[in-house]
Amino acid sequence: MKISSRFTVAVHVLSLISLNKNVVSTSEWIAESVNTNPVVIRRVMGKLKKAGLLDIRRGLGGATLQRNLADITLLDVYKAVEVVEDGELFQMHENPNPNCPVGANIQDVLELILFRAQDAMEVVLKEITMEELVKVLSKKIG
Amino acid sequence: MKISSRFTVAVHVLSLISLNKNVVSTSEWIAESVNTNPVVIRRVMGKLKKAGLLDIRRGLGGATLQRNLADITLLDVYKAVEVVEDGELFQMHENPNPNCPVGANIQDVLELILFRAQDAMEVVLKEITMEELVKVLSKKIG
DNA sequence: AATGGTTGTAATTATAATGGTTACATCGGA
DNA sequence: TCCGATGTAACCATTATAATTACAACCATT
Repeated sequence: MKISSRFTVAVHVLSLISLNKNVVSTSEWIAESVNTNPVVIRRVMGKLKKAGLLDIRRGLGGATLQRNLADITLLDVYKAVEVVEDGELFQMHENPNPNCPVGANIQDVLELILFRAQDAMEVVLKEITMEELVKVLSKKIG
Repeated sequence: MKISSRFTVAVHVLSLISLNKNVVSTSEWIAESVNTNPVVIRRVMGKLKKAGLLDIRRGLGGATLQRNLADITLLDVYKAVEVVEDGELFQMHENPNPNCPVGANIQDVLELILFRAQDAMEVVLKEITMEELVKVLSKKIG
């Protein structure tokens, strides 16, 4: 199982908006770059808006960044699109046998360790801002 | 989306087998502790066997560890049950528009960063052996 | 050999998430 | 008022998971 593409799509959306401040960033326009349906983009943008990352205009259309790129980490984006519900990356097998010593205790032991693993991943995402990412992207575009 | 419970089930299975060397660890017996169907256990054990972690006897039944617990890391188990195919935790959105500068370059930039995040998680799993886990588990059981 | 119990696996089902799509009400400037 | 964009609901196809039934293959024991 992979982490939903909503996350990478969201990063794509934010990058586009920041690099094209002259163009009106409508869902249709963005969808063309991502190569998907405008509704998919609107759903992702809706979550970014809810998280306070985007401002979206209804009548005129288009979205603008609500925060400075330097103040948006990849973890913010990751959390915004709710790609992993309630922060639990690993699925525990529910209801192990409480009468078995192992079944009764394995969950607690695993939780500790798996949270550490999950956290290590999130730390990396937290250390990278959209500003850095867009800088690398810009350099690549030339 | 969460990472399949196959992983936590596999850890449960290995813990059980190591802590109950006197009992014959059949799929049915293990399934009772995990609280699932024996076939689910057999499928997981099949992958552990394929990865060289388990020995499984067909006639008499039961499984035994093929490696010392100290030589089995959680990453070994994670990889064995193929919970994340071909090592790609994050799903990229496929076929971004190559005519858009952002669409044409975002994939490469993201790949680098997301691999780092994935790797950080796997490093944590690699640092923990089944021996340590079982030790903590044993202490908890008392 | 025949047997009994176990593994290996195919097939089926229910459930859930995803991503795409159509449709349409809602909203806001011009 | 009107036009164009957003916000959602509804629906669908696809995919992965987990559970389950069924049964062939296998092997120590009798």
